[in-house]
This record gives sequence, C-alpha cells and structure tokens, in this order.
Amino acid sequence: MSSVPLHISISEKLRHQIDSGVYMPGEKLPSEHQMMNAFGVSRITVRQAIANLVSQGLVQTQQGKGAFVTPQRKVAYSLSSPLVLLEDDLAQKGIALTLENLSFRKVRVPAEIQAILSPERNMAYLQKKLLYMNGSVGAIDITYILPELGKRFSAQLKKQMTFPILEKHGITIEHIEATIECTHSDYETSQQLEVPLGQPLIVYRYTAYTHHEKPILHGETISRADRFCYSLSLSAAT
Amino acid sequence: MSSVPLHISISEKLRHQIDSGVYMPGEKLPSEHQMMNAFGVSRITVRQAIANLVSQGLVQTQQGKGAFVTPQRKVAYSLSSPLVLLEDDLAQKGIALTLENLSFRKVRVPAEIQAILSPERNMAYLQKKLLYMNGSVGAIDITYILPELGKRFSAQLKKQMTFPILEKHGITIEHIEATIECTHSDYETSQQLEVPLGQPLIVYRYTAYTHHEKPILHGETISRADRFCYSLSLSAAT
DNA sequence: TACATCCACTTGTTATAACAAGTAAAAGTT
DNA sequence: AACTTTTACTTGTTATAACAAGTGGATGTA
Repeated sequence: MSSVPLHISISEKLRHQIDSGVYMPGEKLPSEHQMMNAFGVSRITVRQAIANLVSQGLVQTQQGKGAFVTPQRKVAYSLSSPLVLLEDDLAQKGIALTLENLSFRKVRVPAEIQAILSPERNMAYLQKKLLYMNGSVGAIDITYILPELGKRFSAQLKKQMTFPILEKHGITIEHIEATIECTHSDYETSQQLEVPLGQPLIVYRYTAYTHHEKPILHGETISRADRFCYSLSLSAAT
Repeated sequence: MSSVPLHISISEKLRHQIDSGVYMPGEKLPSEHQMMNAFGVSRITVRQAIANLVSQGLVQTQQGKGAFVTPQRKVAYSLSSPLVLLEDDLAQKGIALTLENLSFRKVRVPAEIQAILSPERNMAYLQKKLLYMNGSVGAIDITYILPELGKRFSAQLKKQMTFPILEKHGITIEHIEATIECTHSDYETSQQLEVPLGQPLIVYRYTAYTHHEKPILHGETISRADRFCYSLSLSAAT
C-alpha cells in the first residue's frame, strides 16, 4: 500500500501530534514500550521513529527518563549597520551574557587566518570560550586576535567579551565582514553545547576592521541553531 | 575503559579518515559487511556508525550502491547594502539560476503574514517554487506577494525570479528586513531538496519594501545548508 | 548485436533478544 | 527524620536473523 517505511509513518504521526499540540513543549512522549503496544511494532522501529524526531530537532531523549518535546524559542542576534554590540543587543532583550574561558594562548596561525590578519611573525592569540545566555550554554566562540592586543588585554579577555574591552580603550571597530553558514555538530561540539550529535549549528564567521581597514581580529561564533538566529536589514543605494 | 559507545568510536575513526583524505569526496566507503569484519562488530553497530556520519552531513548513502563521502563546496549569497539581486550575484559567480514553479494561487493569508503585509481583504498570492543552481536543486522559495502585483505579473512569476520582474517594471525595492535561521528538513522537504531527513537547512526570511516603507512581499528561501551560506558586510555609524 | 534474465552484492526495514546504565520512588535501616 | 538499599521503569548499546529492494555485471536468448 503505502511504500513509506513504518518508522517514517510513525514519526510523521508523532510530528503532527506535536505540531497540533497533543504533546506540548517539554512534555514527555509515551515510553518505547507503550509505543510498541500502541503501534504494534518492534522496539527497533519505535526507536528509529524517535531517532527521526531527534534528527529533526523536535524531541530530545534522556536516558532513564524518556523522550521530551523540545521547547523552542529563538533569540535573534541583530546584525545591523550601524554596528550594535552583541552584549548590548542581548541586554536590551533582557538576556544576560556570561562567558567561560576555555583556552587562551599564543599560537602560530594557520594559512587562511594569516591571509586575513597578516599578524607580525605569523603569531596571534587564540581564544576559545563558551558563551552562556541566562546561564545556559548557547555558543562557542573561537577568536584569533593580533598579538599586541592579545597581550595587552589578556586578563580582561578571559572574563569579558572582546568588543566592549576594545571600545573601552578607544579601539573602535569600523567595519565587519562576515559570513553565516550552517554546519552539524560533531561529537566534541555536541558534548560542549549539550546537543545531540549532528544537530545544526549556525556559524557566524567575522573579521573586524579598525580605522584604515586594518584587520585586528578574526573569529567564529558557533551557536546552537535551535536557540539562535540572525536578523539584519538591507537598503538600496540612495 | 573508554566509556564511549562502539558506534561513536567507529564513526569518529571514519570521520578522521575522511578529514585526513583517506576517503576522498565522492569516494565509496567500505560496505557494511566489510566493516563488520574489519571492526569485528555487528551490522547494527556499523549501521549506527554510518548513521552518525550521515547526521553530520559527511556521508550520503544510496540503496544498492553504498555510502559515499559528500563532496562539499558552498556557494555564498551576498547580502550587501546596497542591495544586489540574487541572480546577478550568482551570475557573477558563474552559476546559472533556474526555477520550477510548484504552485501559484490566491490565498487567504495567515495572521503573521497579514500583520506584515496588510494586504487588501486579507488576500495575497502565494507562490512556491524550486530553485536550481546549475541544474541541481538548491532551495525552495515560498513567497506571499500583494494581490495587485501577483495578478499583474502572474505569467512571468512562474518563469522568472521575482525581483528582476519588479525592477523591470519600475518597482524598486528600497529596503529589506530579513532574518537568517537554521532548521531541519522534515520528510516532505527532504524529498523535495533531495537530502536525508533532518539535514540542516538555512532559512532566509525576508520582507521587501518599496518607497515609503510599503511592504510588497514577504517570503522565505529555504536552502540546503550543505550548499549555501550567506555573506554580509557591516559598518559602524559614520 | 541487442535485449531480457539472472545473480551477486549492496543498503533498507523490521523482528527478537539480552544486558548496561540512568532515574526515581518505594521500602528498609539507622 | 535521615540515610541507604532495593526495585521497577526508563533509554542506550549490541547481537543475530530474515527478507525487501535497488544496482550492476554476467549470462543466456532472440
């Protein structure tokens, strides 16, 4: 009859029930055993159906507890001209941004970064940090910063966001070049951001320029795509 | 010893082999049977490992043939001020953009769209189309357009991109508000865009305004995140 | 030669089974 | 009352098994 596999038809049925509010965000789905009886299929088929929902980001499972409908509400980062700092933007939305420094050290930069920043003697500071929004993990940031700036602000960079520190000391960002793309979480990242393997992540890759188009840092912010999006506004030539 | 599951350690090993070029893009991985012998595990474990790679977008499977390393190169859409049209942008990159109209009809608009466009008598034209880049499917576009424009250009809209048609008839877009977010493919979309279920998609949702901030259309372009990304440039207040 | 059939190999689907491991509440102990 | 243990239930991992279905080359037939 229908040539769609059982696990697909089951996950689609559940998906529609989630969409139509039969199972509310945060609510627990029936256990695998209950579904086996309810649909008259084996556990492997039920698990496959649930895996489909997980891979669609609709459901999250927890060993020993069950499968729960993911509660989703996204926060938008504003990417506007004129520039607004991430912190200010979030603060205005009532979201507290905190960070945890994972690593901060001077490194020899890879070729791609060297081409962008052209730092002295091919060295730069590399910082990895975790960003928390209202206390829960939201993103990883990986930044290369010019050695003179990295050295000068090393203590503060471990505790505060980069741009406000620079602004405070009179270093103004005049221009940012950026790309936005989407990738999958690998095993390591999935552990750090507390998402299932393969969940989509949104990567904001940026180069910041100060006066005279001098690049001073290059980095990428890897955010959980289930929690964040970007908003922007474009205008025609005047 | 290592508390990581077998299927994870296997998929991580394969991932590193893919990253280091042991298996090149487009190349076939060993068959499930070969892996069963090579790793000394059951087929279910091998399949789980391969599923991990698929969910990370590294590999695609084809029934009857095998699992192949996904060849990936991304095309960037430029989102710049001043506005550049998608077609022109892609043309400059040597990519031909063609479209297939899926549906075009007058509909009663949902509340969210009504709040944005405020069309007369709550009606608008809704168009769904598939976008092909150099002949292969890349994106789905879903657009609501004001009834007077939809009616006037109905024939052309089925064959050409929206913005160039409007420009040609003297309707200039002065301003665009947009958000970029990332979602998962559901079953229907995965079929249309020819990707596995749950693959990340990048959603560009836009509202276009003509003179006097009058909104004329609202739509979303849902692209395969493995093929596309967005680039933009931001400036400080002058 | 051209075509159809067959066969070997591939992944896809689904079932049954067993044990590991996390969770939480009930039951027992101090 | 406070703490530990047990127990029942949950999902996670892994094995074996069988058949379905897509692919492509080998084989056989017209």
